[in-house]
Amino acid sequence: MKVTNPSRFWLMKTEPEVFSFDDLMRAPRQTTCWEGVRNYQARNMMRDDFKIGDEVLVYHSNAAPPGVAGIARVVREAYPDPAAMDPKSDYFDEKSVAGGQSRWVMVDIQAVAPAKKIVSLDEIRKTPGLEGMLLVKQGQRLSIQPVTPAEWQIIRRLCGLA
DNA sequence: GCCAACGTTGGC
DNA sequence: GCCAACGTTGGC
Repeated sequence: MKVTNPSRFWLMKTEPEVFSFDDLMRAPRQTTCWEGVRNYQARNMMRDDFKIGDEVLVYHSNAAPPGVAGIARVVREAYPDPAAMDPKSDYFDEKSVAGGQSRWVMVDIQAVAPAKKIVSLDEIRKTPGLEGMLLVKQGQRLSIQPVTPAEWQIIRRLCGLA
């Protein structure tokens, strides 16, 4: 049987008050659509670069402490985010409606494993090898970021998932 | 809740 | 296409 390695690694931010890694663990098939991305750079990465099998660090922002809460994988590649067309959604986008279709896409991700303990932003800052992460660069607010294989291995270990 | 650092919008 | 005003993000 052919084994395919994940081709790419990503980090995706979420506010745990809105959707946490625990919520993902409790979801049917531990899978969710990642709705609500409303930034072009982030959208383009999902649309062009996210492939089935890619692995994702799920990061809790606006949390105490902020940090990586678990690992997931991409199980469905980009498709239109219908929330953009729904006036009742928090993620409604008037311009998508004007254009007749959603300008935004989402992917589906499935939980792989929760971190044994949250890998805090503070810990990430202090860990050699992670100083290049976009996350620790000043003012970097992108909600979706690429992660290098080396960074992935380090964070995975910090998660207690070596 | 503050506010710095961004991204987006829209007038010109 | 410039850029000021405005909105958002997200750590603290």
